[in-house]
Amino acid sequence: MSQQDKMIEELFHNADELTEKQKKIVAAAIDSFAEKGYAATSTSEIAKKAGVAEGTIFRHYKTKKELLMAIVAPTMAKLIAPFVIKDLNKVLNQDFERLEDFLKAFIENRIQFLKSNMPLFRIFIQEIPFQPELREQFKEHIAQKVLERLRQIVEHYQAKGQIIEMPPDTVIRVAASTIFGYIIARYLLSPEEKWDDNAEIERTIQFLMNGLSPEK
Amino acid sequence: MSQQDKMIEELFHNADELTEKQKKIVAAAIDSFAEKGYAATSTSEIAKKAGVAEGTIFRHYKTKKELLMAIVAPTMAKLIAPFVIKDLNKVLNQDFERLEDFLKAFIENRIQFLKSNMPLFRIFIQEIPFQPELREQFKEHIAQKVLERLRQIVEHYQAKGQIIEMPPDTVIRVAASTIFGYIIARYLLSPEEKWDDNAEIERTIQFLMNGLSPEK
Amino acid sequence: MSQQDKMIEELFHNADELTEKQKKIVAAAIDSFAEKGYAATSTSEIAKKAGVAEGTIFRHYKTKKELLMAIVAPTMAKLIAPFVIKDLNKVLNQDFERLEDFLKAFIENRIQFLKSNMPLFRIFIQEIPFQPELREQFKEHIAQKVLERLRQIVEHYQAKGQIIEMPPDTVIRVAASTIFGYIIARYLLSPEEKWDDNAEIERTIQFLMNGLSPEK
Amino acid sequence: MSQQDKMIEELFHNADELTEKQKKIVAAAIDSFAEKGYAATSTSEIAKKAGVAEGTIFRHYKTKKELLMAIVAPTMAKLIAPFVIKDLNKVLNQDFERLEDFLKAFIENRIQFLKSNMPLFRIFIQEIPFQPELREQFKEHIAQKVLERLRQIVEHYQAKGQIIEMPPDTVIRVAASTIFGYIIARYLLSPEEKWDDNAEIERTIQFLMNGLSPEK
DNA sequence: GATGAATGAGCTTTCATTCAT
DNA sequence: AATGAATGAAAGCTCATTCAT
Repeated sequence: MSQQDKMIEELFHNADELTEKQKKIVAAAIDSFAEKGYAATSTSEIAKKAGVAEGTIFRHYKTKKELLMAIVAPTMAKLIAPFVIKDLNKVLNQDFERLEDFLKAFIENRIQFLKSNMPLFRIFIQEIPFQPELREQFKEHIAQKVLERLRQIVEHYQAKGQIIEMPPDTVIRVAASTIFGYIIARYLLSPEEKWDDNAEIERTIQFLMNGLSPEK
Repeated sequence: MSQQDKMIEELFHNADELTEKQKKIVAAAIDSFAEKGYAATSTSEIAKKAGVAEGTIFRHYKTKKELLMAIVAPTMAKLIAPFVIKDLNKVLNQDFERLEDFLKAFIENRIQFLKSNMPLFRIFIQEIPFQPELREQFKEHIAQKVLERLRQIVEHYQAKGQIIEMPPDTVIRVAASTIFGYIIARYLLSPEEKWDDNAEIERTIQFLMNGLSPEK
Repeated sequence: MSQQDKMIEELFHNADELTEKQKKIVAAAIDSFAEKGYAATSTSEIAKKAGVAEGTIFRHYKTKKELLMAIVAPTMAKLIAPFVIKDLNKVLNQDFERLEDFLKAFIENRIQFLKSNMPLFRIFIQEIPFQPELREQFKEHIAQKVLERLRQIVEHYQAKGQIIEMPPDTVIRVAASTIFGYIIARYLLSPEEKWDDNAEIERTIQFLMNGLSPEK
Repeated sequence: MSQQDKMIEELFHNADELTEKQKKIVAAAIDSFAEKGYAATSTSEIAKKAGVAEGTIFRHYKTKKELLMAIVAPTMAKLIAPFVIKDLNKVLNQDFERLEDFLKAFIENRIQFLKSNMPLFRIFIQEIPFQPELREQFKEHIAQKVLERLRQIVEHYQAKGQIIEMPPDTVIRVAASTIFGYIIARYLLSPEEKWDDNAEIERTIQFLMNGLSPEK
């Protein structure tokens, strides 16, 4: 079982009690949705790929959209998990005195997670423009909780003089752009190219640090 | 006629000789594709919105996909137009001694363009994951010509000591991420929020400059 | 101009006053109807092949079916022309004392005609099952006039003791089957095979003669 | 249940395991294809006549053409069945010393078969000019196997001095023309006329015998 | 007379969903 | 729980025909 399969396993199969068939359906749907998009994937195609009858899909998921949601929602939850731990500030104080250490740890951790869930991440960013429900859920969770947390973090390091004086939302935006820009380039746009991942992440952090550090 | 309509006009109606009906079809298609995605938009819906018979669409565009291509291709061409001007280096030397000036001019120009063609840009980035032909065209034009040019520009400013020593592709990646990150946040994710555009662009450039400048 | 073109010319262009465009339409229609059938041929296809606008077809022929009729009707007329000459019996008495001579002359003449109009003959027998109007016209002309004549001819040779005693309609049926069987095999089923036409017609007549002659 | 329904039953419903709906679809398709031709028959018409939803047709037959093929192929097989029995020559020797007996038995048997499957035979001869696949199948089976067999039979009776010396293919052609000519006249051209079938078949055989017998 | 853009009904086919087994 | 035949609405697309130019 590959690393990715383990993650999918973890996302869908441990927490809930999914039947064997359900797991196959979910795996097949992830595959197809990621490749051709939700709208262009037919339920019969999913059924065939999963090796189940068409009716079986609808026994577990009332509609095709419900299947999409069942796939994307837990990914979103896991993606933002690190932000919702209670004592984040304590962690920051204890473990990450310097912004650079925090960024390094944080970026590497989240890249690891996304790398293992690339098809799911792909579905997420591909479908969010088309699915209002998805957007709603996303805004409710990310925009509310995560942004709030991120602002605190930014202010935390600004207070320490490690981040330039700038509206926190702007800091978050440029930092997020830089990080997601790397992930999208690395895993979606040019996955087949040869990447020196360590060096590339190093440079990305260097750029971020330079961009965010107060000028001397 | 709105600013956006003017740009669509410019992209489709001046250069080519489109009939009145064709213009309506294109406008309706852009509208729907941007909103619900290509796959989820039906040709009957486009016809209705355009006020033409469904058959009329297929008289002008053999297939639905051809309609998509007819819409996206010229946008792509216009988007990369500044990179394919012949004497770009001369322009850089004469007009933009400093990187900051170049970035400012360049970013503002392209943002202006995208702002006026947001639905088209939206279709472009939303459909590129699903349309192999689109990806093909994109790679052929962007990856080949534009990347080549951008590398030259980066090396140009690196030679002048204005950009940090770093692989040009990495520089391009972080810069592009930052710029597109702004555009996506500003016009796609939170268009309804109040933005102080000038200040925000200013800060984005400041971040870019700090991130890319050789450390002192 | 080929032999066949000359015949088509004769059928359509001399008698009537067809414009140049009309001739092209008719030629294109014959081509396509023969190849793919009336129902499976689109008027746009005919227009393209004829090098005229779609509207032009409908200026000359109110409907697609009218075009078919305009093509088939004169062929039918020419096909049965030999039977409607007034003094057929005089001809028979003077020129064809023996049945064999008559058959030979008659078969060769009609084969010649059909050979030169094969696409038209093809359309005729292919479409007659599907076009009630065609069948109507056919019955009215053939079944009425031609059968009448053929019965006279059969009785003529029966009176002379050259055809077996048998209901004339049966004689006509077996003779027509034999002749059309040859034409269909020769020109429609296996046109690309090598045929020794003279010998084959000779044998066909021999078979007919043997089959129809009173036994000795 | 009529005689014809029994035969259709036999062709489609015993051998294969067709669902009830499938049988209805096939019956409706045969009906319409025979009457108006394949190209001029719409699937919605077939669905309505069969009393099923249009989608049901395409669940069983991927395309309209596949439905046509599924209808015609087994008919073709049954039509040529008598020729592919292994010990045909033994049968000829034992049962049909005289050509006339063979012809009588053979013709009556095949006429019986075709009479019971007239709509299918109709579809077959009406569509073979338009369907290349059909023609291909036909040539492969008929032209190869059946012609081979027929040549043997002809040579068999020629060796016995019961058929005139003539190329076997010519004999086959004139005999087939005569037989099919009868069937087409009897059942397709003038089915409503009064026919004395026994006498007519008798005369047809007489004509054939006379035509094919060596002259004395 | 000729054009060809425009039409809208109708075509084949696909689809998400239901339901009897 | 699982199946897969059945559905019928809707999809993309084609067609014969019309009509303003």
